[in-house]
Amino acid sequence: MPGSDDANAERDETNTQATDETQNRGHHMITRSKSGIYKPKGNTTSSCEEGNTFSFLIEMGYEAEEAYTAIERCGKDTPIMDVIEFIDAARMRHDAHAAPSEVKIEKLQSNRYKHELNESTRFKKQKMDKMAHRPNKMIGFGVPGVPVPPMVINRNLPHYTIGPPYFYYENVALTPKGVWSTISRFLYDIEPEFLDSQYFCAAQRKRGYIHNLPTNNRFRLLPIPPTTIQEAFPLSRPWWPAWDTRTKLNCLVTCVGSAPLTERIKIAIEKSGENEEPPSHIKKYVMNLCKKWNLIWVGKNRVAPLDPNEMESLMGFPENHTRGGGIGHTERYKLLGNSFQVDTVAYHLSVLKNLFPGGINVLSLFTGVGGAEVALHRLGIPLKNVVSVEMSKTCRIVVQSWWEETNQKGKLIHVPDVREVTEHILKKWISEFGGFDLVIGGSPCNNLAGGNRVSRDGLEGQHSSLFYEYYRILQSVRHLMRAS
DNA sequence: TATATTCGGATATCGAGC
DNA sequence: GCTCGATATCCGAATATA
Repeated sequence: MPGSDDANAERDETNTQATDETQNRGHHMITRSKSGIYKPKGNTTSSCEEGNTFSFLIEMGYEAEEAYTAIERCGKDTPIMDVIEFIDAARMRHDAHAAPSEVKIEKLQSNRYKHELNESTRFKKQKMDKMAHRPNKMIGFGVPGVPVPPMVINRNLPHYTIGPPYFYYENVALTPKGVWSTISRFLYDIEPEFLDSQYFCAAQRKRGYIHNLPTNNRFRLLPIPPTTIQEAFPLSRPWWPAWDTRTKLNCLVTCVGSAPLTERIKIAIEKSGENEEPPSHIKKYVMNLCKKWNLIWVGKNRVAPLDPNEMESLMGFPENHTRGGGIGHTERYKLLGNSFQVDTVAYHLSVLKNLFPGGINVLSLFTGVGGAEVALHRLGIPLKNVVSVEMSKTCRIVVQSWWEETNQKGKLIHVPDVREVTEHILKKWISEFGGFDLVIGGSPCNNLAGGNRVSRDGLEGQHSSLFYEYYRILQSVRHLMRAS
């Protein structure tokens, strides 16, 4: 099924509906009263404070049966926002197995949302776009050594997202317009933390993170890795020309420069003669290529792409993390280019150390080569149970090897397909482990990344639409844990 | 307006191994 | 001669900032 046209068509259809539902839900025709109960904005006749949740849901366009079931299962005193979340999650689960017909989508749209296409909708959207605006310097909610205004750190999370289960979602910062607004709208209107890994290592990596973690008393992993190219590659210093003024590498990606390319650069420089500084047009030509392909100087007039070991080191992984096990060069580049920068993510996750001194249970979605697991381990947070969802067999081998080599005492469960993570199996895990403490993952960025010339088609793209699977699973975990 | 950056994908080619 | 993996080269645009 993975990759098949039918599967994709089905997922696309599901996602279309999901987007509409949540975007519209995101308008919040509901406000929070002083008692913490939600009620519809400008319509006092269906206040939930009066115990009229059922009528309100019907008015919102929910079907009687699902409204009734949801109230039964959530409890009569549950705030209406939580009931709506419950229903949405149920729909997502249902849709994951059976795509709704177009007729049903039309029905939902016409009944439930027709009254929401108004001024407040547009206002809300504008506000969201503004909220997801990326700042000039991507320092997130603070980086070590850079003072940040307290108002940035003391953010206001929606009350229903405070506390466990903690979640952490990551993707590229520079997406097509509107993508982060949509992601944020799904993930409870939480403001993304846009942060560049250049504050943690010698390479840039502009990423957005949406999470409900506390942000005070964060700390860095030790030892602090080199933060400039020159510190990271001391052997290259003698060969580094004065006219290459880079101190940080650009984003480490999955594609690397070729050997013939580096040879062309060498020839171009040497054309200008022995011991002569090249003319400006040659310097510009060379610098463009060096920046584009992240080349470093490794000899006289000789540049080279990073090797996989160097990439591993820059990304914060242990030496030889992706080496062996029959994994080729090209594949290592691909795996590492798609990974977390460990020091950066660990900085965010560091607040979990005091919260879970006995260790944590992790649901790791799109695990890759285990950036999150490595970060938690290096922070000294014991991994009690880790469910790792990752379709690449190579990645699973890497994570399994790391798990064994670091003598983990906990339990690691591999799940190859995200669609296997059903409510049923989640319920089983939650009951077995006592719940998940952290749901973490970065969904595929293929269709969001700037380097993609073929299929940069946004959040609904073939791969990047897996974001909705992250959302579906997170929703299920939140509701199941609340129910248990 | 000019410049810089970007967790990429499709295709052809090459060579090792069979 | 075939398969298969590795390699090389081609392919611009969206976005932001100066």
